[in-house]
Amino acid sequence: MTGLNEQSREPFKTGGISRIQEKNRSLILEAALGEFSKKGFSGATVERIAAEAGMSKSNLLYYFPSKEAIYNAALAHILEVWLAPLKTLDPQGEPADELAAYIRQKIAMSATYPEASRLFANEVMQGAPQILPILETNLKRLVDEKCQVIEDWIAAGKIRRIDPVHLIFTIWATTQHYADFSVQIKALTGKDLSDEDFLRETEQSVTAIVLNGLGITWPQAEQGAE
Amino acid sequence: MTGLNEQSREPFKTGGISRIQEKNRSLILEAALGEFSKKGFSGATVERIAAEAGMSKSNLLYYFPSKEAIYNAALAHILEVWLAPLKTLDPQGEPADELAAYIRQKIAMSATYPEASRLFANEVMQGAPQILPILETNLKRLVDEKCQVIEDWIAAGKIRRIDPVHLIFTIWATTQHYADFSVQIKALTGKDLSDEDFLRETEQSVTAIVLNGLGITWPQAEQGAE
DNA sequence: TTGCATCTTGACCATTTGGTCAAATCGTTC
DNA sequence: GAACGATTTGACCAAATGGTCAAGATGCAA
Repeated sequence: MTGLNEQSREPFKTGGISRIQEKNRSLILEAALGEFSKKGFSGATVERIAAEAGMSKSNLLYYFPSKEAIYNAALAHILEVWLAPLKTLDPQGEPADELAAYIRQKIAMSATYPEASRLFANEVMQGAPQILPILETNLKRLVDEKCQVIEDWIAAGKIRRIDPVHLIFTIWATTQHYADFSVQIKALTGKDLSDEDFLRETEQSVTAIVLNGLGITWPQAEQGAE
Repeated sequence: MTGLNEQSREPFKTGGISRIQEKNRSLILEAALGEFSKKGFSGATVERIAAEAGMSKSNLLYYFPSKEAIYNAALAHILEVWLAPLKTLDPQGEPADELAAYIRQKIAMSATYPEASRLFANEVMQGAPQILPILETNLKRLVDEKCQVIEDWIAAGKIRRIDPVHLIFTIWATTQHYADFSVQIKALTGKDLSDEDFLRETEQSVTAIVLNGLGITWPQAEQGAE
């Protein structure tokens, strides 16, 4: 279990990355995301990832020195995009708009990148062996910052008093749930976020609960139109 | 991947289960819960489970015919208790009381049996290979029934109009999140549900959002007292 | 105590799997 | 097209692991 930041720099001595390198890395990372999110770290096999990426196991190991390195690379690859939405929460904006937009983005992420959500969930559930340091530094810094934004909204009387961190957890939990537990959701409703109507429905419901939960007069936009 | 319901009936030909059988089964299931929830199905090893249970691998395999059988038994063992709280949702009760009680129970479950939550989450995230049939039958029946209860509350004007199934998902997501992502929560807040104050705080926050989200006049009981 | 079923274990096996390596092929530059 | 580095692969290895088996230990009833 080495650090997350180390990348394989073996194959290219010169500064540039050949086109074939870039393509294969990308193929590998995509295949790795699929496999790791589906089977977990231990359940995934290097051979299957290689097959999925359309190359031999040996060749894959030419690009990444170990299974763990592939895993870390896949994780790092999704992490930034996965945590990006929170950064857009604007202190200047209206809480209703900002939070609704944040929820919408998070649900869109769950719909578009369910595998990323599951990979992340898997990692954290196993104790975050690879990304714990990042959670404790980068993510904590970001969350602290946004908690302050929420605090300010509370102080300004714009939303009901609540512990900001629990609000963030609630939004994370509800939105990611639809990706992580999509099988269960499909078993119970017959649909999941890949269904457009269900996506809108989910967006409506989650947004309604959270915003009303915060005492925000929530216009429930375009509800009449649909 | 055989069915979930089959249990190892090898060791005892006679109807009764010896005391030692009962004890060892229990030890094994407890150890299995710990290992499977920590490492996932593939990551867990029979030998470690056996060691944790204080016996040899061979002996463990005397009680359960295979790793998968242990997994299924552990899963079946927690499933009932895990889904029990929803059953207590009483159509006769007041929504505020009933939902608050349900949320409290679910959070208590997350605090008391976080491993069960993670085991369940893991199973579902991997596509519920073992319990999908149960989700589609037993759980669906239960959820449908409780959705009707919520519908009735809506029809009676007791809570805001919302799709009941999303309300249930929201409660599941928020409450289980504190068990499944406890490492992340600890990284961000320094605490988790094992901390009594944090437990109360979580209960308050989640209940407040959900109940207010449903437009329920929520007394916020004993908030002044604490 | 004896006898038998239950329980326990170490030795062993077959398979899976992460990773190595030398050889072969491909691509590019001169 | 020669040379050389980049890319690709099959053969192979060592460790881990799920599971079997025969033999031994233990508990219990008569």
